[in-house]
Amino acid sequence: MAQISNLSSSLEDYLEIILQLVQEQGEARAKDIAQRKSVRMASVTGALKRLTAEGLISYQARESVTLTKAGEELAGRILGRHEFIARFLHEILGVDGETASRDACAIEHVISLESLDRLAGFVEYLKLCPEVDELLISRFLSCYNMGCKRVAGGRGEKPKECNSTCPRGFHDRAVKIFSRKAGVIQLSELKPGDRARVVSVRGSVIIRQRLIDMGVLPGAQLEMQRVAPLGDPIDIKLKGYHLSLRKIEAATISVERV
Amino acid sequence: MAQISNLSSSLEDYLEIILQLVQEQGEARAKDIAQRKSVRMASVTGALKRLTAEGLISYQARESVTLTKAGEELAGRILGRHEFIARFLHEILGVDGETASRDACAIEHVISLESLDRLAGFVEYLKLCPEVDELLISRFLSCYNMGCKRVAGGRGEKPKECNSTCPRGFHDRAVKIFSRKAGVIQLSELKPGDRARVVSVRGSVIIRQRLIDMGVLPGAQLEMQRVAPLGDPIDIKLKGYHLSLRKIEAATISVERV
DNA sequence: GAACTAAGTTAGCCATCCCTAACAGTCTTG
DNA sequence: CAAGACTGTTAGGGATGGCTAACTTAGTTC
Ligand SMILES: [Mn+2]
Ligand SMILES: [Mn+2]
Ligand SMILES: [Mn+2]
Ligand SMILES: [Mn+2]
Repeated sequence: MAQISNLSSSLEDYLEIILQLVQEQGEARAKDIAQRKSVRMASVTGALKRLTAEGLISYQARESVTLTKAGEELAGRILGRHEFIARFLHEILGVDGETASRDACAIEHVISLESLDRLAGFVEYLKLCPEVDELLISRFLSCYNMGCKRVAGGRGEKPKECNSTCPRGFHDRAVKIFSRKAGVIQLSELKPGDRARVVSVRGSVIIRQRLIDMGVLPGAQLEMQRVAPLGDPIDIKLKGYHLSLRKIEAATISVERV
Repeated sequence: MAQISNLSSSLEDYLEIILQLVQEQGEARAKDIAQRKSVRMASVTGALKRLTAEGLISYQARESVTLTKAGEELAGRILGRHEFIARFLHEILGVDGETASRDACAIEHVISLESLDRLAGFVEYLKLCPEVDELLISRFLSCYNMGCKRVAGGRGEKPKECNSTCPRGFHDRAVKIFSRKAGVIQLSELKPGDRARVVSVRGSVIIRQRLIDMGVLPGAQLEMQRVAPLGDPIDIKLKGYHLSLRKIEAATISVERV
């Protein structure tokens, strides 16, 4: 049961593919549907029966599929969502086109309309905002990709020179925090004397705000000072200051040894 | 099979919940897991067996669950993703906290790490960009919500006065394009003389670029002039100009009668 | 028109993941 | 310590959505 229709994600995808095929080729054949969805034809037959039962398509065995009025309406909406999400990922964030489309085709079934509307509004706002000139996106992309290369280039390597438009400090912050597979540990795992860089700060807004106020931001360097016997409190040194964190706070901080 | 682990979304959620419970209460009991996931206890038992088989948790019948090293690592990553997505939706886009968390808990399983990294980078960039002052987000939210009220207020109602920070034209564009349930039709469905507003332009980048160059943008008002017998070409009037669209182009345009 | 081929269907299998109902431990309490 | 309450497990069933294998239908070729 996807967020919007009362169909499963799988059936929504079938419907979407049918609309695409009708638009592109005038008709949708079982074989082409199977190919696009990377499933066997036997699976398509089953799906077409379920869609027929829902009144979204009209088809008779061995004939090509057509969308009913309701099916066309729904398929168009799903496709619209898909295309907006893919465009956001590709054109704004610079995600590779194929990955963007794959992600979009998964997200489209689960994101709420509220989030989607707000995302659309945000994109629109950035484009229209007088303080954000139209080059923002391309400058972000060039800056991000520079950072990408640096991270991808290996550990010991020197960072590439960044172009002049990168905001000060951008590359010092942990930009690629999710794809970092290994080496990310909990703050509490550090031993006295260990130096590390903050990767992410999780937890409730209250805890996070307090930590951020103290300077515990992604990218910040710190040194473990002392861990009390039961892990509470934990003393760290950050930007020359000594901080004492409670166990519950420390548990929300992921770090990476430097 | 979620994008990152080789677990199903459901099992990733179980793991995430277990980590949360361990962090909050020191241990994870089957009953609490069932409650958080809104499933019956029998379902939990099954899930715990599968997670044990994957080596992610260690548990014996009727005892409380603990995470293995590998399980803790993975659960932490899933939770990190969840929290970042929820924070983006809530704190940047202004989505209601509960909706944001629900969306995040679905998106977290399907979004690629590439997209997530780039999203994190984009958020970071906006915060650090010298031309985008720190009030951008709050100004977007106040502006968007103003638009919200206007749209939600009903059709015939006068728009609320917008605060002075809204970019010129923001409210004229179709901001809430996804939650609009009814009344959105294809351009080709209009009859000569009908006036409509563009809701979205889909289709390939090439077609979209051409249409955008001609001024066919979301929010633009147009009037249908003439539809040739076979639907090709379609003549419309837009901002005083006459445009002739091919059928394939017109098919990518969704409009709303005004 | 028979033989072949490609497209599509049916039947039967399996995995996942939920459910209810019944049963089995464990804890509390009179 | 026995009864009852609570927690958790097992057994069995249903929906979904894949798969393979075998069959049917329809179109093409000789
Ligand atoms: Mn999809
Ligand atoms: Mn899609
Ligand atoms: Mn989830
Ligand atoms: Mn989650």
